[in-house]
This record gives sequence, structure tokens and C-alpha cells, in this order.
Amino acid sequence: MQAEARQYFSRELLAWYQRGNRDLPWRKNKDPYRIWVSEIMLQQTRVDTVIPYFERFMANFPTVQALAEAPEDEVLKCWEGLGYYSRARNLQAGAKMVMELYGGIIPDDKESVAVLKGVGPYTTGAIMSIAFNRPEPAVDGNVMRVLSRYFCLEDDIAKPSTRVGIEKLAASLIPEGAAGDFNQALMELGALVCTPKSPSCLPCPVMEHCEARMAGRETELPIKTKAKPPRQEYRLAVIVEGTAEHAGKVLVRQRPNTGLLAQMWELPHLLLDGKHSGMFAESAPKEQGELAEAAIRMLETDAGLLIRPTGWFADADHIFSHIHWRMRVYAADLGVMDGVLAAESGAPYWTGEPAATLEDMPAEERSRYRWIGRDEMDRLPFPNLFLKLLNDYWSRKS
DNA sequence: AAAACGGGGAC
DNA sequence: GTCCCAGTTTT
Repeated sequence: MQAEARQYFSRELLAWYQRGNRDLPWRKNKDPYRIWVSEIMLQQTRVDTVIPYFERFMANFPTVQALAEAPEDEVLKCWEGLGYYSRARNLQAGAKMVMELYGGIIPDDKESVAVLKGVGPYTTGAIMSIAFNRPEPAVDGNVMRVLSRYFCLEDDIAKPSTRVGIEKLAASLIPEGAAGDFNQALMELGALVCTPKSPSCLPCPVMEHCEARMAGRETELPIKTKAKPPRQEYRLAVIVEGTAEHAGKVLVRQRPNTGLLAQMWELPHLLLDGKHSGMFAESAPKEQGELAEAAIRMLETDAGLLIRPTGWFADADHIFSHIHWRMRVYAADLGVMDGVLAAESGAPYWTGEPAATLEDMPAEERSRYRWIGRDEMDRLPFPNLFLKLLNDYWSRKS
């Protein structure tokens, strides 16, 4: 590649961006906190999805201090539906670090920014360049795609080592004194022009020296190995309806502090073993009294929760990036299964009076469970899967 | 180096 | 259905 083509790229791309770019809420000013929040939200998430979340988050937590001092549930609630919830917890942990280490001021220093929770190589470069105009590369998926095409790079962008190489290249392209605009220009081009499927080369400001375009290979690049398909997991959930003092409420629980959907709230549920997964997969929802009974016994073993299913409620599929949940949901009440399984229609249905309370659970399990009404749902963070089921439940009730 | 970690939009 | 998105952390 000629030095001239490199200078052309930097010059023309920067000029293109400065002629006009998207009016995004985090471009209103250079407040490092706003840039930081926006960059965390934008990780693996589209601009259009982020915008309303960003506005709401900044309204609720306008400063580093406000975020650092907020209850964790409120921060997660503000992130509800956005996904990758560890981003929200890490962001708040980062805000606390900034309060304690730097007196609430995000420092104009790469190493200090890079150690913040949830801030990796990309976000470090984005904050340093956009907020402080420091000449650091900010290499995301857009940048890897744009540069792979312009320089006809054939390295697999799914490999970690490839990103490191492209960072060096991107750093060498930053025009003097224009790091922030140039890095954003690179991403903006990837988002609007040099798109994954069918890039719009004709309006592209750097088409003239794009090697992939000149070779007619713009749709073949970048090279990226395919992701593994998600594994299937069959799960059984219950909507436990309260009685007496808990009438009109349902039982929810908070997930563990680590792992998938950490610290989010959910309906009680369990992973089915191989045998019961097969039963799930092979028969119709309403013909599975045996499955329901077996699973409810497992729930008792699993969580010490004594319940009686009263009927089928819904089947729900939910696909994460690495797991595909297939979930069957039964309505239930608290009690012991000493009743009789109704033969009518084959639906799981136990008769008799409820005969258990949460007090029957082990204390350490019990502490994560809570009875909530529809109004209280608005204060606890639920992942989308359970949000939909609960909304569905309460709309049917009314 | 590979897997875990959400959810949705575009085709 | 597939791809992948302004990636980071853990294993």
C-alpha cells in the first residue's frame, strides 16, 4: 500500500465526517461521563437501540456521583431489556472507582481509564479519543470491517490477534489533532456506508483507493469464522399464585450474583434432565401431567419450593447468544402435592387446599424469593423473557 | 484461544 | 432461518 493511499484515506474520511454526521445524544458535548456511558451501552448493541436507554440513563444518573450512589437494582432496572447486564454492574463499579480514586473526575489518562471495570481496549480508545482527543485507536467491528476492506486484509477478524494488528494500523492512520472525529468517522462509515452485507461503495468517500473494491472483493471481506450455534436447554417454570395475604401476587426470585442474567429477577424454574427434556420435546403442552409432576418434585429438591401445578400457562422460546431456552410454564399455587391428578383433559391439575408457605423453604433459599403484584414489577429488573410472561399473565387476569 | 455473556434488527 | 452489532471478562 502506497503512503499516498493511506493519507488519502485519513484525509477524505475525516473530511466526509466533518461535512456531516449523525446527531446522536452522546455527541451533544464531550463530557467524559456521557461518552463513557454511551460507549458501554454501544458494546454489541445498535445505535438505534441505545438512544432511548441512554437518554433515560442520563436522566436518572446524570453524574458519576449519582451513578456511584444509586441502588444496584435501580441501575439494572434502567438497563432492563438492553442485555449484557454485567455492563451495568461494571459501569456502576467503575463509577465507584472514579469517585474513590479520582474524586469523581474521569482522568485524562489512558492507563487510569483502562483499569475501570468493563472498559477494555476498544472503550479505552473511544473515551481517550472522543472525550480527550488523544491519538488512541478505537477498534470495533465496524473498524475491522472497513480496514479489512480498504487494505484487503485477509486475517480472521474473529481471532483476538487480528484486533491487535488492526489497532496498530488504525493508530497509524489517525490525523494530527483529530483523533476523536477520525475514530468516529471510521465507525460511522462502517455503520452507514461500508455495511456488512451490501456496502454502498459509490457514495463512499474512500472508494477510489479501496483495495477490496478495486479487486471486486468488497462483499467477501472481512473474513470471519462462524459462531457455534447455541445449545438447547429445556426448562420448566412456574407462575406461583399467592393466596390469602398474598392474593393477587406471584412468586419471583433473584438470580445468583454471577453468571447468566446475574442478579436479575425471574420466575422460579429449573433445567430439565435428559429424560424430561425428551418428554417436553415429544408431546403437546397440555398432555404432560407426568412431566409436570416430575419437574415439580425436582423443583422441591432444587429450591425447597413446595408447589402444586394447577394448569399449563405457556410455552416460551428464548435465544441467548450461546443458549437456546425452551421453557414450559405452569400455573401453580403453594402447597404439597397430596391431591389427586385430574384425569380430565390430561392436564396437570391437583385438587385440595394449599398447604405450604415460603416458611417451609430453607432460609438461604427463601431470602431470594419475593411475592410481587403488577405494580412492584416496575421496581425489579427482569430479563425480557420473564417480563413478557409476567405481563402476559397480568393482562389475562384483568 | 475459546467460551460466556442478551437482545434485537436487517435480510 | 442467518448475521452481527461503537466488546469485555473469565476460563
